[in-house]
Amino acid sequence: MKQFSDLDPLLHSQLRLAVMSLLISVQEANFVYIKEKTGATAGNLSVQIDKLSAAEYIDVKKHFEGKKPVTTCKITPRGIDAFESYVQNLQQYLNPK
Amino acid sequence: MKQFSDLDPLLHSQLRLAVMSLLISVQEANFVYIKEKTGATAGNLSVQIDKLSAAEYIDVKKHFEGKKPVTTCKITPRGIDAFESYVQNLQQYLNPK
DNA sequence: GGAATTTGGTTTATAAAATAAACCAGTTTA
DNA sequence: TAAACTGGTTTATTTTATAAACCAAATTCC
Repeated sequence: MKQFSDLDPLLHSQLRLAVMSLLISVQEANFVYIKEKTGATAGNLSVQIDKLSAAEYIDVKKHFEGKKPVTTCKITPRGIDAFESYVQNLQQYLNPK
Repeated sequence: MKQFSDLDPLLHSQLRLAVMSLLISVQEANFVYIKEKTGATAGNLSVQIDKLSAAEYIDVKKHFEGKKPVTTCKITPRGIDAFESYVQNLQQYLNPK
């Protein structure tokens, strides 16, 4: 009789959801690319990437390309699971009976 | 190049979305019913209903039934529009290309 | 060659939200 | 008649999101 499943609060955030949405369909993406695609400010993105990383929804690696620092993000299996069940749960809200 | 539409922050909240989801498929519903269906606390629900009402996404009426106060909520046309475009926009996040 | 700008971020401060706790007026129950 | 319950609202606290400030290194401009 309970009809609304809880939505993972980590994913129920516009920017974090956008990041996960990008990462789910791509092997990996770097900070600048994600920033452009999402339209986020660098500061906000940095914080949200940290949170996704802390939850191990994504894997973050930093290296240099020539002289420039590059931050690369990749979704983890755990992240894929979380995203998929978030989408699943959200359907109850979007297509009410 | 930007691919994510902004999500109406008023609707991008678990409880408010649940309330709207309930109201969209029903003519009207009262406070107690919504509280039970959503599992929210009364305080939280009261606050969130106020916000939806302030945005004129819902219409709130209070009356007495016998000796008991009853708060009735009904979605407005504006609320229906908002809900529908929220759902629309959200699809970009859920079904990434 | 030195000041100003850009790149690729991080850290910190502020604003906004969600949630919980306390409260209230009236009613019913023991 | 005191205690508990109903149907909420208000206020306080915690959590989040966002913005602003900052940093180091590299590049560009005069």
